Amino acid sequence: MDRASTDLLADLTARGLIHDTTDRANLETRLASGPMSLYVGFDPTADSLHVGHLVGQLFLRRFQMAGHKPYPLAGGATGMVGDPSGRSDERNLLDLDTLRHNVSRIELQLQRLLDFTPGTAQAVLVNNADWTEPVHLLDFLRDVGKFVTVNQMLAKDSVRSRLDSDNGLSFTEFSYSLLQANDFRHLYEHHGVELQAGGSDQWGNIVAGVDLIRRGLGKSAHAITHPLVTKADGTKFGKSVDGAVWLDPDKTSPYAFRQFWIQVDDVMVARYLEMFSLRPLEDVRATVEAHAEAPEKRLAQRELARELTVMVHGPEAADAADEAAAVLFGADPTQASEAALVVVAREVPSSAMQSAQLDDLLGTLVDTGLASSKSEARRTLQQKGYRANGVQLDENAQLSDIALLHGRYLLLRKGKANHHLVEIS
RNA sequence: GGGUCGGUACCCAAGCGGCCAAAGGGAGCAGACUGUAAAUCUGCCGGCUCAGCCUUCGUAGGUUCGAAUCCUUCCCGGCCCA
Repeated sequence: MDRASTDLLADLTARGLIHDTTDRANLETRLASGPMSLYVGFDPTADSLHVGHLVGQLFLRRFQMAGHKPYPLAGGATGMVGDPSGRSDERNLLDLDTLRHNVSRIELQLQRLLDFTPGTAQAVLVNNADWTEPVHLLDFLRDVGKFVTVNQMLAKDSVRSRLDSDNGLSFTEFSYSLLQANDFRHLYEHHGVELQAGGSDQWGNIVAGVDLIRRGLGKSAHAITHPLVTKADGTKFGKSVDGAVWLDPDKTSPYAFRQFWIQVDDVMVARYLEMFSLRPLEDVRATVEAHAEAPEKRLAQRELARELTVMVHGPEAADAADEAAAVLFGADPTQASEAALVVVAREVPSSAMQSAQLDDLLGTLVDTGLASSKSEARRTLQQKGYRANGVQLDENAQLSDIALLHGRYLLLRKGKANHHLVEIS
């Protein structure tokens, strides 16, 4: 276990997961001396975490695999205030019901990727509302505020950029880092948590906690941040055409989640594998090399998608997503099993129709949403953009001429990746 | 309140009496090529009962054989003056 701990920082470094740490030698020594506790906070700004949060969650997981004790934290209290970090304008406060609901959803997700079975490295889920709500204002000002100077707070990038902007910064958001600092102190005092991790945008908030622990308790704590995940073209990571890629299967289906990773650019796939995969770095590097040999096989993307889909949604959902993709992107849908088509029906837009409706080809294409107007349907037909059960359609095509899959399915496809499954009755 | 410039299709933007469903660029869609990638090239990119017809150029009227283009009303935006 000591060996694992010693290697941990080296492994994280090799994976490009370390942006900044407090005194590195110190941290290394501490890690080598035995298991420690660490925490990462997640604010309930939505009713689900998204792929951008995975790096933080996996940070906890990596430490746990090395024998350390992770404390995933749901920001029931900090979520009420709003973190100004990385934002150019003031957040809208969420109402309490929404917040409570969000916390409960996020707590479920925080329990997915970590090991909660009893043991020295057992994960512990905490919520900062539990120790923040009971605190009285005057106590807070005396016990926390007194250890922090406004001068320091004003020096933070996140604060300064807002002061320079037209949008200003409310006192509420200004105080955010005090709450987070107090979290770290609380966890240090009551749970022996010595390390806080987070994204590089959290550095200021994290070291505020380190400072508070030193000034208030006379103890020394550690901080570590990971780089924020970026995309090759500079656009925000974690957004697909349909919006954010959520971890909640009701918000982003396991199939859509899988596809998000499958469609990662070649230039970024090695980086993402290093950052997200829990497999040993040598294995990851071997995959990347094999990928470079034959990039058209998308080996790296497939490994990445498989591992993360299994991790987040479980092996059954990952199998079903694989199968659906095989039907949709495989050469010949007529070979698909009926079970696979049932999966597909859940994953792509689908509808039920009478066989007579198929006589109206243009109408069907509009009804299924594969064309926004009959004109567009006609144009796309002229451009050979539609297939039905794998057969290319033209303007004179009759859908009724096409053999249904398993006697009742018609799989329509526009272009490469737009599908609609019609069940005929 | 006065003056002035402007409001064109998803976005930017040309057009300034007929050849205008409206140049060009971007975005988007399809095809070729591919690898469910990137790049490139080609086509499309208001609607329909599609060799034709209908509805669009802030709004409502008007002039004209004919208007996105000229005149007037009103609405909205920029700038200057008060």
